Amino acid sequence: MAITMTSTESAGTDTGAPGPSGVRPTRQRRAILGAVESVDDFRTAQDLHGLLRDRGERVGLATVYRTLQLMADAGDVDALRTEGGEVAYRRCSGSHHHHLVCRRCGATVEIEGPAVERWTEAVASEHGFREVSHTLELFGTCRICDEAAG
Amino acid sequence: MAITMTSTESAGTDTGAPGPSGVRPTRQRRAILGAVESVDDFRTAQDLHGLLRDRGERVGLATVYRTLQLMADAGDVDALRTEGGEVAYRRCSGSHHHHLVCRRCGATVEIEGPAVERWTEAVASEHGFREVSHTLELFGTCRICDEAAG
DNA sequence: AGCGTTTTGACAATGATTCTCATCTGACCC
DNA sequence: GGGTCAGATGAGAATCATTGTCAAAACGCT
Repeated sequence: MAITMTSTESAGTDTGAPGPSGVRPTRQRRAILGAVESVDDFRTAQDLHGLLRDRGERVGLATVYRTLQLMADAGDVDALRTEGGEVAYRRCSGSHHHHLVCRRCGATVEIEGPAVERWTEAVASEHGFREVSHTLELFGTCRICDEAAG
Repeated sequence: MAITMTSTESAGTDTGAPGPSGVRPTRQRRAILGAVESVDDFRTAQDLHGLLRDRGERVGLATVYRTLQLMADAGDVDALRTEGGEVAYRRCSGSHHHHLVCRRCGATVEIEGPAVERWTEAVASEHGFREVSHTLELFGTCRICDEAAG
């Protein structure tokens, strides 16, 4: 759902009551987190699922999807949509940032642009828009892939 | 391996010839173009297909998809991916620009940011990336929708 | 151990987009 | 007008990522 990593409105927080937090660190979740942290590039849920399988960690595909979404909503990982339309995840630093991604190997560089952030804010309010989120990603070919496959 | 996908531009070999209009103006294509130009907001291929059907213009869904892609590749229309992941199209001005889109009604404002363009260029080359493309879209709630639905 | 809640996972279901391929069109030529 | 042929169309199947279903399993707690 929320592809953008900005505003994340809690969808089904109908509990309301100060009940139990209810987030359990299960074997699967630890495995998925481990998988995400073991690579430095953006990977799709399917990729990570395959990676886990190869490692011998048995985790259902649906669980991988669910968990990655949860982690993304919680801000524990970054999510972005590739040029092909798939959602890819990556461990990320806490602060707000964007990415320069190699469309061939997925190599990623985190980038920040305070000026851009300010600009989007200004443009949005200037036109009376609220609850604005923005997507800004750069896709290119990294030097290595460029030389390798000219 | 999913970050890549290099779009579907390879399919259409494009005449490349300097001859007349690259696209053959068929009844269907004219209808689709007409549909796109009849609305000012971003609409998905499915939306436009439905719109054509309602108008009584019979055009196959596959044709709508194909044509919109052709027009997008030719730069005749803008294409962007919505927060939901679908591709939406809209007639556009010729120059390079971005959009501020209402996530509720689709109302769109074309925006330009020369500074941002320069920034992306600089960041990309600074990291040795080539053939860099960028996506930059703002999604929010326009004033009208905001007041209408609180 | 017992219990209520959260998770999981195998598999079905979605839904947008693409592919297949037989048939139809449009543009051009004689 | 009739012939030709590459490009275009469309109905439906095929893809494919992602989500939904729901009974069984795992937790956390007492």
